Amino acid sequence: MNKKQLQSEQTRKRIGDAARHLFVQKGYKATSIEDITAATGSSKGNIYYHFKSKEGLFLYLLDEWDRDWIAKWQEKEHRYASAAEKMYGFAEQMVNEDLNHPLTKAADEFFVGDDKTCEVEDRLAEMVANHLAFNRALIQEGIDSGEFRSGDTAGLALVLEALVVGLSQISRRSSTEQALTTYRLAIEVFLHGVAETAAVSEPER
Amino acid sequence: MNKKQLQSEQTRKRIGDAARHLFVQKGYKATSIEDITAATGSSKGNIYYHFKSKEGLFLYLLDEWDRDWIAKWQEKEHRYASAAEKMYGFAEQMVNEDLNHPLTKAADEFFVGDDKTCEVEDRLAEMVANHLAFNRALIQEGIDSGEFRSGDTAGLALVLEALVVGLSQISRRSSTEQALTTYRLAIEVFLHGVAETAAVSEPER
DNA sequence: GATAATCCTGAACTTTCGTTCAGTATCTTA
DNA sequence: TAAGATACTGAACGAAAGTTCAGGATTATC
Repeated sequence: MNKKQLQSEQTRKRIGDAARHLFVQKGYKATSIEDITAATGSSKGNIYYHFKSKEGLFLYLLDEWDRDWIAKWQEKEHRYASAAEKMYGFAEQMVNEDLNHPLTKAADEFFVGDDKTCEVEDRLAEMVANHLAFNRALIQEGIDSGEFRSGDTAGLALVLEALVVGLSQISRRSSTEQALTTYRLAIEVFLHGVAETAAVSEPER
Repeated sequence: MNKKQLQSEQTRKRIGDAARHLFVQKGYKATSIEDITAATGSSKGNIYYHFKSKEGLFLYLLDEWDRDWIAKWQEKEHRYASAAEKMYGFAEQMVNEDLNHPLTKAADEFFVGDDKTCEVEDRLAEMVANHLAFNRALIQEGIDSGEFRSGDTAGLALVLEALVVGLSQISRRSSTEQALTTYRLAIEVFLHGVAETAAVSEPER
């Protein structure tokens, strides 16, 4: 790889990382291009050299983030023995990955905005669908294995989604440790809430 | 009351209602003054005749909303026999009142924004504190009455808050009936999750 | 080493949006 | 009914933010 190519890739990554962090922290609209330049040291023009537009940058991040997330998850999914354990693993990964599943605050705001392209709209709809399908699969697995009471799987997937979205929102201003504690407690409550028997196995710390 | 005064009050209410709805729907920044004029028929100038600024309008709505909410709640709180029933009532009121407790998406976004006044900052901090105290009291009541397992009350209050915030976020694009169903299911899961015994009373429909 | 390609800068342009204000219409009051 | 108060309009202003571009710096290619 060229020195140029390497440099290009590095700045691209530098901009991406800073932008993602800011988008998560402040939301889409509230994050300005100048905020990103301030966080990277790059100039405005440089951002537009590497990315088509602010919207393009956001979309790129969403794609990348989603792919990374899924990859990381699939890598360790098989290590969990039960659906309950998976949920704790799920929570842990969320806390470690920028306190979020892809598509939370910024994405939601982006979703409601009226200036989005068709391409963006389709991509977001697809991600939401994938997201809910992921939750459904996780819950269905628990039901099939007898860990969870059988019931409204789709509804429970929505509830889990709400919990995740809400947790990421209120944890935005707290430390990683604090967030992890709250996430664990939340999963604990959720598991008790859907458990087949009163007793649910606690996580190994 | 004068015809002028009546008219003034009506417009003020008309603007307030439209603005609150838009703020809930789109968030604070994404809602422009022109959006509000479009939704009310009033002119830009008229909004500034009745309200000091966009920030002032938002703050006014927050105050009003909070007061109304508390009043409505206190009015029917005594009708609920158990903590569990209170939670279902809580959910119902949230769905009916613009699908939200005061201080959700727009307020959260407002909270993170960097251009806020000290007055606003204080007011918001106060509301957040009240909000969590409300949750804590509700949960503590359940523990005291033996409905809920005793445990980390403050932590559970955070989890409940996350659930509420998340529910309002994902329900923003769904119908009232759909939202109510999801809210009820969520409360059901939460109640099972914190219940002392495996069996938790279902709500009367 | 010269030329071309790539990476990057920062000032300037454009659009959007909050805000103001001079002026008009409607109502109250005396 | 005349004068003043109140409610409202919409064009204009200014600040902020997204975007573009001419040109400079660095690296690759020959």
